[in-house]
Amino acid sequence: MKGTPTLDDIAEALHISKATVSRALCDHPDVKPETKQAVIALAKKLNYEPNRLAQSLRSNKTYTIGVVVPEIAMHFFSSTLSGMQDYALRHDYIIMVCQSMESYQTEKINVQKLASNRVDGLLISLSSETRNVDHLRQLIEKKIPVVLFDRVCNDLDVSKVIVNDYDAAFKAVEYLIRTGCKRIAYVGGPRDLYISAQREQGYLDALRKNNIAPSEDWIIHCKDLHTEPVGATQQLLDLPHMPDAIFCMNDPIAIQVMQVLKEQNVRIPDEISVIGFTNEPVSNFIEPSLTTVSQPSYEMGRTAAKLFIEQLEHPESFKPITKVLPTELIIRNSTRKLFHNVLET
Amino acid sequence: MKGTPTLDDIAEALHISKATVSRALCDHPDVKPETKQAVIALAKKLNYEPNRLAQSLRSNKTYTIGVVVPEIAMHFFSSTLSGMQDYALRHDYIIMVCQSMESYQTEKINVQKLASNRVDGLLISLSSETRNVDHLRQLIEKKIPVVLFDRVCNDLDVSKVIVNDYDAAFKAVEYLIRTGCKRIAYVGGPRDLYISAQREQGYLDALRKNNIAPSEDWIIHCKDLHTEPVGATQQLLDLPHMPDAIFCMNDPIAIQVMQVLKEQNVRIPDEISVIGFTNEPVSNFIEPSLTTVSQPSYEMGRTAAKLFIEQLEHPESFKPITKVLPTELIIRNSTRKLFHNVLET
DNA sequence: GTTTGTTTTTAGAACGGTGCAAATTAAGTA
DNA sequence: TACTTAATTTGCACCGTTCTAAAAACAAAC
Repeated sequence: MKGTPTLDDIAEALHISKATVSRALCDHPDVKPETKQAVIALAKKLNYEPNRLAQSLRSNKTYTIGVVVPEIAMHFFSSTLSGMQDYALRHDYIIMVCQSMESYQTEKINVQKLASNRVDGLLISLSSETRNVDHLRQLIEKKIPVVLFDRVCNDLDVSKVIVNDYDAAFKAVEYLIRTGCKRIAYVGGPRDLYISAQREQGYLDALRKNNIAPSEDWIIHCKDLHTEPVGATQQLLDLPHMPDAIFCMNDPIAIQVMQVLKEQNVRIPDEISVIGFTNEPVSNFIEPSLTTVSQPSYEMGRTAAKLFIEQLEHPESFKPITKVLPTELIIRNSTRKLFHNVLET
Repeated sequence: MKGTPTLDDIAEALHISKATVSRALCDHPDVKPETKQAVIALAKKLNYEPNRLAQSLRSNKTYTIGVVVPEIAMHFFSSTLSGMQDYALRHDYIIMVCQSMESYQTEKINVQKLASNRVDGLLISLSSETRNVDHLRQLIEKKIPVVLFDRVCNDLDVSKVIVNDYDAAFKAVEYLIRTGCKRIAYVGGPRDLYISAQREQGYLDALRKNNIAPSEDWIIHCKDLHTEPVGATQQLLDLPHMPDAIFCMNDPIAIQVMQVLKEQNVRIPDEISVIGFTNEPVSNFIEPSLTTVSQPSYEMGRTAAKLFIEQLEHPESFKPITKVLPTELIIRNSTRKLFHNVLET
């Protein structure tokens, strides 16, 4: 025998046709029990593995899910990947992972690469640069299911897994206000990154509801989430009237903000409160520990995979749905205590 | 036209054979320039994507790399994944990711799953439970390349990417000794996890070289790296003669150790120094910031992918090699200052 | 010993691409 | 014009499965 055994090898050895062998291995009823036994025995002996490629080519189904995330090494995303992987593997799917590195170009290449690998569909969280989603629309037109998670966009009629960013931001900012903060800044991502815009809107509405006039100076949009928040913080500190709180689009931004504040000996939270978003593990360990909005990242991944597989396996009953997972404000030490405020006011 | 366009669709539309179309798209010289142009134009117009499955079936090559890591959401591993992904994509490969969750059973299933998906080979970091590597040996016998990284084992003759765990541990522990620590404990993984054993050996030899007799009581092996270090720390604190330093197999363990010490109001580093391994981002943010050994995780991933692809594309000249990447002791605030020691001695 | 009805098995066509040998066309030369 | 050579193009087989339709094998009934 040569390399990996095939159906033909088994068929030849037993002097039967490969169709019968194929049937026997699928436990098809139209095969005589003795034949079936013989085939199964020989298959086991030869360590036969059906060739997924051939199966996929024939059936036009790969049991492979393409995943695109902005950055694998960001904890939030690696945690969603973990959730997807667990759910997928349990349902006999496997995932192919790409990272866009927050680049629209790279994202397009990733999607195209996954498409040419004939994944059964795509789970994607958009890059912060992505404004145009024609690359996804093309897939959808070819009936390839797409599920968006976290970094979604509104002009695609597909299933989505998100949290209520607006609401969570609103509550976080209201909390800041209740602790006595009045000049609250927002450090976010690019203006057209949907989650950033949503969180900003929640921020704005919380201010307005509490009769605080928002100021342009307090709002900073960072294109590069890894470096710009540093300058942004400095910019806020240099204002004639420094903010007394900074609401950050996510924890990595909050951490950069805190680093700058600490370097400049600005006391957190006495002079400036900081609040993040995501509840990455690090937010619990940083000093002072970071008040933040927890997002169920693992669960988001799992849910995205679940919606996807349901859509794939029951296309007839499919309707795009948007799952909104719960968030929770985790109060730690980067924000003033509530009772202080009660006493002060 | 029906679903995704194929070579035949293009051939039919242009009244030529699909062989010619195939050639034209590969830029084969034996095709008349005009024909080539026409084909390429139509392919672009139809948004034609060659079917990787069909190509793979024919060529017996998938341009897919299977990756198994213990846990996707551990920063060290997600960072190696990122390195692999970048290198792989640039060389036209794509990665399939699985996580073993530190379970030998799951690891075996993952490997088998990836094999049946006909990956061109495997990059793997072993689970902490894995003692037997027959599942990998089977692949190697089938001439499927395997590259080990970080969590390697010695009885496989394949390429490996590691750091010098022994050496790095030795230096870390010597540093502790130079800062005046004398009763140094080690909190590690399972006894037969190779990296843990190596680090333990470096720890032991550093003690001996400095005339400190190691004690059984100071060495604790955790099976479950996520929960057991908590009890381990307590156990160390309960010793009649408490240690004055704890060397941890990795940063996640160190962080758990620190949490317990802080809860018990043990001052770090005055009463107990703590030192970690890996240099995860969190180690810089925790209070006090963690002294640790930096490991180039992204680079390890990249290198593993590089060795793998080289092996795959030049099998004739292949010899298994072990790349040892450099580490660095990052001195922060969870260990005593060196000059204290100089003054004290 | 036909006939009918079930089982059980089989050849052969897909799936979409690539490579080979052969065939066709075009161009160049005597 | 006929003949060689080079440039293009074309069927067709193959990769390993699965599925369909048809054939073969077998048993039971007349």
